[in-house]
Amino acid sequence: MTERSNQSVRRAFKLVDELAENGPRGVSELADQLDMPVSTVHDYLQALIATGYVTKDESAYKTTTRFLEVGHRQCHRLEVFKAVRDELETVAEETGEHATLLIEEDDQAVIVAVQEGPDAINLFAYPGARMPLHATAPGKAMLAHMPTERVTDIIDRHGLVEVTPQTVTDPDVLFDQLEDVRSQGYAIDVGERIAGMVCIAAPILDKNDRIRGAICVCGPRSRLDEDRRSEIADVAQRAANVTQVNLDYV
Amino acid sequence: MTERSNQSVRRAFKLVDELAENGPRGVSELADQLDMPVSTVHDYLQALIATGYVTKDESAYKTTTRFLEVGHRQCHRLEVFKAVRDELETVAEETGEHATLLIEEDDQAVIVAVQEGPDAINLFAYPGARMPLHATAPGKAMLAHMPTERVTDIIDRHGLVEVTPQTVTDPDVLFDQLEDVRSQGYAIDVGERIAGMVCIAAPILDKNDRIRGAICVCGPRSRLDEDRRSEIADVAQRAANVTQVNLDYV
DNA sequence: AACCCTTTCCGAGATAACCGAAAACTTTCT
DNA sequence: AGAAAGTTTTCGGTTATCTCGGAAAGGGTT
Repeated sequence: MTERSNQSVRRAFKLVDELAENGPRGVSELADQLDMPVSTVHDYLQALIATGYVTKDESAYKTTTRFLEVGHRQCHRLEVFKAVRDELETVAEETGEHATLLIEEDDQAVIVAVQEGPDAINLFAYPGARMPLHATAPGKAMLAHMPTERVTDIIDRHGLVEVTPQTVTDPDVLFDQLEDVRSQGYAIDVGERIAGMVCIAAPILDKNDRIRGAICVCGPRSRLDEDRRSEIADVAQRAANVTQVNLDYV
Repeated sequence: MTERSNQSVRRAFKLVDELAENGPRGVSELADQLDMPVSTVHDYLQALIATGYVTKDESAYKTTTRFLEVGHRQCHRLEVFKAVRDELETVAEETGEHATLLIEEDDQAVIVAVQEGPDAINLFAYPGARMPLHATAPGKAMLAHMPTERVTDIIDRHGLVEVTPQTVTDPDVLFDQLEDVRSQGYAIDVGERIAGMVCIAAPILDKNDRIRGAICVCGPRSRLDEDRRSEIADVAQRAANVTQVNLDYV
């Protein structure tokens, strides 16, 4: 690495990633996985325990609830998060589908709140789930309200990765769609991130017209025909507007 | 340092703690707060950014949603968490108070799920909130089902810290109470952690009688008279039993 | 434009991180 | 039970790498 960045920190978090990803494990298994000497892994785990972010449960090391706490703290500092609170529930009830709140972070769309409709949990929609901006309705809702320069920057840096065969990969098509989003007030994606899944999202702007997040409703294509879609779009937009108003009070 | 643990790791997480605690900040402010050279703090922040757990928002560094993700992942690996899912909501509805799920971690009680009753959010009950075992109903519910040796160990290590004037600080009294918990099936605390707050908690055991967590209901003392308390205890115990059954299926 | 403040870059020197090797524990098998 | 295989933990020397002063670059204000 030509980068000038603390190796210990990178390694420590690689360990955390591994623990978070594949669950609690022992020293030697971790060492195998990460291709590091056992003793070194052990040293790191001790250090991590000292921080309180990792603990040792009888026979395996695992992450602690501190991550939950930090994540939660961060959410509650997010103004949109507080502003959207009740609305998300309303949206889920009115539409009967999953309703989520997303924000942009490091050029990606991230789910920060999930409200489930009456149906089962969606494996793809959990707090912290990250996705490319161009491949989802909420992402496009947010892109549509960023300065064009910012959008081209993002495309330059990450490209328009094809997540499913439906993903928009042509910049021109994307820019057209963003124009549509601005005129009709909401974004839609049909299986562009997850095959068979339709998402409809409304942008949340603050009083300076800066994009702050998006409210997203998604469900299986089979259940969302044309009529339903525009109905859902209305609900989402209304919720976004209310949130917008709340934002100014917070 | 007599401790044999990676300094970089400790410092990195101290930075994270600071960011989580006091919100986004700039390099020099962080350096002040933690009494470290600016350049060093800068180095760490760069390293943290490389890991994806910290990001830089125009003028300040802040934690990312990765913490949320890791925390969430961990919860979903917890069997109790999955087993309690719907029950918590039922409890909150039936009692009209806050219902929470707690587990034991590193000799403390930690909230991992919160279901709010119709009333406002409780500042003390958020996911990740930690508290001493002896000073809360859920803590006592869990202590009551640990081996006595374990309990004395915990007392030795941490003592019976007085959180409020009501907190039990005498080991004998505590052991008596734990006996009560075992015989009546639920634990109660009256302002022992937060003045004016009453908590009622039922333990969740698995088929091997190992303690896995506790369901807790709490509300202001004024609202919870004797009758309500035993009523709530029933609801909590029933939910704990259902959870227990679910546990065996998961 | 000059000032101050904050952030970023850089390099040399000292520290503390890294890993091999062996000891202490566990678990499994005969 | 006793041995064997596996896993975790301890320890110390070396040397890679982290640390931090100082300088440069950026940003905002008077």
